Amino acid sequence: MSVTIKDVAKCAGTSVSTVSKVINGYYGISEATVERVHKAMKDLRYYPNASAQNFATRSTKTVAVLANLSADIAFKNPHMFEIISGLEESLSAKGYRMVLQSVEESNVYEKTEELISRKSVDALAIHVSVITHPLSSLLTRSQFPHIVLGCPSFESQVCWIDNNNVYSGTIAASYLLSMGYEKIAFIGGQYYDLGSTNRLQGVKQALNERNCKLEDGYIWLGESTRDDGYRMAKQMLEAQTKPDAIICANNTIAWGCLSALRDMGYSVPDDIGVLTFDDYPLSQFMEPPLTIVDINVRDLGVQAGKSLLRILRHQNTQIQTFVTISNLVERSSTKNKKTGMRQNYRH
Amino acid sequence: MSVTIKDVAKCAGTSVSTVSKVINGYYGISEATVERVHKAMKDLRYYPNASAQNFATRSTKTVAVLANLSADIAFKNPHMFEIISGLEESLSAKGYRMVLQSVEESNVYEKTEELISRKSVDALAIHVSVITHPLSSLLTRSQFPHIVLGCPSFESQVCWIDNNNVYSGTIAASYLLSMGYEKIAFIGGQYYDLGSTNRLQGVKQALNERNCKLEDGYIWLGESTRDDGYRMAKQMLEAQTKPDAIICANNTIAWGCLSALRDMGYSVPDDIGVLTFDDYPLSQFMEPPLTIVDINVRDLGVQAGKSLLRILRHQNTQIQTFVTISNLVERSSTKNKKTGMRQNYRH
DNA sequence: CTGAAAGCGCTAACAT
DNA sequence: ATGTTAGCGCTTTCAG
Repeated sequence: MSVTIKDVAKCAGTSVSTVSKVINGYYGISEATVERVHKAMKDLRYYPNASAQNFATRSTKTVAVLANLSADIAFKNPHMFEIISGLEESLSAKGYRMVLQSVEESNVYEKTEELISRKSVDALAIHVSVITHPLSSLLTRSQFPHIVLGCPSFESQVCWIDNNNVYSGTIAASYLLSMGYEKIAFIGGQYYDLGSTNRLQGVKQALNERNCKLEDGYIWLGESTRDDGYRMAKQMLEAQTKPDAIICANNTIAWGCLSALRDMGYSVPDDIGVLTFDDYPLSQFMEPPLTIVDINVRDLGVQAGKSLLRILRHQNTQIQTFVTISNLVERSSTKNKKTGMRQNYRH
Repeated sequence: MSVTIKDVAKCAGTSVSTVSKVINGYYGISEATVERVHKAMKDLRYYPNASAQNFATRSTKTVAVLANLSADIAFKNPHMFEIISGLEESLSAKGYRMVLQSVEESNVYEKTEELISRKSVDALAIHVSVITHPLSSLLTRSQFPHIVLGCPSFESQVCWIDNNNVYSGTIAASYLLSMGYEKIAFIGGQYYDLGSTNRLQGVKQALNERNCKLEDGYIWLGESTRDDGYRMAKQMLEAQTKPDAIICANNTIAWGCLSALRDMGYSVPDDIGVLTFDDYPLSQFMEPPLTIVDINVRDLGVQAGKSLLRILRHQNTQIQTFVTISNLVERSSTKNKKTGMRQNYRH
């Protein structure tokens, strides 16, 4: 029925092994035969059968992405798909395919075991939200090439990648200091909100390095909701002398914070500067457009893919952690306090 | 190295073909041997090699999803990923895998040709945004199992699936009529905005069937931007006698419309009811929560997967078009004009 | 530089 | 009900 390597060999007047060698770019074949074979392939419209190649090479050139694709996931967590898109980018650049498979905490272990045992894929990329303890030990025990997308919340030996929230915090604080802000406040999530906590830590670090300090009255921690962001901003402003800038640990809190400032009659950035992390989901809705530390989600995926490829290339190397860094995007919710200059561009 | 079907056969004291038969659920094997084989598989922790199965059966049990995964795509178009998640749901339910591959208009033809020729996958699901004319004819010429996610903007013989926007329009209008609204207005996108145009058509249909009519002055078409939504709503209210409800063709326009109503001092729903389509991206930000016609994006993906499986099962059947329907979600931007009752639940 | 041939692990006639 | 065996299409020694 369809044209095989035999047909090409016959047509080119060589053996199948020679054809195979030119397909796979071996050196050690004369220019002349390489050309004859290429011509034959072209004439016959030959494409190597992927399944046969996989079978013969005992490799699939595909990696499985495991995540919980429950209802409305794309609306609730677009970040995850942006990461996945980044992954696809670096994987496909090296000829790897990506299969996307939905799992839950309850079945991720057996699904993973099956993927590994059946040799269905060459590697795994697993979203941190479905990582369980048994899965983590399966991963390290089997030594199967893998990367976890996001930092696991428990101690483990798995290989993971995440963005560096501490670093993002230092970027935020350094930027504000460089713009002439001096009384900086932070409102964020509770201690168990790792992202918020790490960002706060980074803020503190940066301030310390410049001999500034984050006063206790300028740190408010609560729920990551609009309402609590509102409450915290309001209570802080009622209790304390006004800070000149507020760093909000995330978008949702920033939303509440901005509402509170507006309701209290403060103008942003003239009375108070506001800065947060990550563009989504508010950047298109906020007035003024927010200065943010962009967490570069897609790049996280790209780096995850590259790390996975590196692991695939050198099975021996044992790297555990990869981290990506972020950039500041200056918009209109902050200004240069020294010069009074403000950004006018909108995103 | 790893355990194969031969090992299982040996362990169970049978032949490989018998083992193969029990793996694939053949009848015509005695209970006793089935059990022996199962025991052997379990004891040896045997999992069939996926590549070998694919090769032997000349099928991959996987479908490729082709879409443009460019930067920020997950934020700009979460709907697409929700569709893809739905697809995964119905495909994995029948043992199919889904590989996600990024393509562009410029390379989708060759990528598709390669996938088909190399028999890399059993079927294709292609997002409408990357459908080109040559691709469309490749699809019909090759008769390769496929489904296009979304209705192509040009005439073609490809098999596609989309949500029924005309129907959504009738739902919107029927609902408003049933709530006692009588002077209904529509603001939407230009004629080339197929979604908007079809929704408008549905609205007209529903009104006609009840012997109502959409007055010319109550139809405003413009750009799908917040600003233009604002402009249209405002100009309509300045020019016409006030409608009692406005149907906005999409979220963005609804956003502008609500702002205009607020600025003009109208209260929603007491002075004017507002209804739009699709929850995303405004539902969490709008005050009051909007009554919407939910377009059920995930279900579109689920149905796409089921259709694809049907096509895979009966290569002969030639179905071209599938359509999914939508539901109304009643919230606080409309009320029952007859009873004065309003919904209080928030989404 | 080229070719013959032995797999890769499983399925599916076909024979028993 | 079970076993024998010939592929599936390609890669990869190994010999020439």
